[in-house]
Amino acid sequence: MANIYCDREQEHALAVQRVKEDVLLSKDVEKISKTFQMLSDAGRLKIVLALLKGDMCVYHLIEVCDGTQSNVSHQLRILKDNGIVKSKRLGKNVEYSIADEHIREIVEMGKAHLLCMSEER
Amino acid sequence: MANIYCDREQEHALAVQRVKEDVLLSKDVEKISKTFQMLSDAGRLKIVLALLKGDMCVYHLIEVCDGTQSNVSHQLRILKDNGIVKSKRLGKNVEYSIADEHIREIVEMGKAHLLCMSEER
DNA sequence: TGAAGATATGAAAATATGTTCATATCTTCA
DNA sequence: TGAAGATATGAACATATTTTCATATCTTCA
Repeated sequence: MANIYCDREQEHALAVQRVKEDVLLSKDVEKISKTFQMLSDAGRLKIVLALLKGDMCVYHLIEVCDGTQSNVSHQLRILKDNGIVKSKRLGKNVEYSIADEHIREIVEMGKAHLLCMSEER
Repeated sequence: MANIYCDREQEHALAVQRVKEDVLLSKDVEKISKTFQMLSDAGRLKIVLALLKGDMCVYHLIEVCDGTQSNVSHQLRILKDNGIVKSKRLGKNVEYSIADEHIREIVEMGKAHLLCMSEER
């Protein structure tokens, strides 16, 4: 039976089938994309990169990430609301830390992808 | 010497030092965040998830991802411009594929993080 | 060649996100 | 208790992103 589409329709159809057999719930796709969205802002990513080196308080993050108090605080809230970091009050300070070790691996892969891209030029 | 900050200042200071010893160039942080940004839109993530099952043409993606032709096309362009996918003309069709296998691992980690999050509730 | 299929593109409209400024809250300590 | 330090929050503003609509381009085939 002649292929009315392209000459790799066979393989493509298999891929399409695999997609249909293993659909993620739309809700889940949205949750996963949300996780990536958390790392998609350079300011937030800096915060996450810093916390991956160890727990620290907000004023450390302000210093290290070179942001304003307000902005860092807003971003920390977003990161917390989305399960990327968690916080703990220590006296008058608040210590933040990474909520889940998968974040480390995700970020590492992001770095690896960057290296890979640079090599190609 | 008493700690004028919080009672974990020692550890925090070490973390801060590690950050300072291993700063990523701002430009690199931006590039990495850009990669995550590519996966931060549910529509684009669906496309990537589909292509991870195998190469396919645009019309397959439109079907599988349940998007409009224009929208899918725009998103494919963004993904391509940012090194996530690559394309190849096959007659009147255009076949898209994942540009770099790191993307697979990044997405897998995103899924793993989702599972981890759901368990906690 | 020209009609139809397949994909891409530009620009406007609709939304979402990030930043800033002012102010509020919480905690400690004199 | 109240002043000062540390962090959080609300709202307005500035930007960026996504979606849509109309149209253009590229390819094949009669």
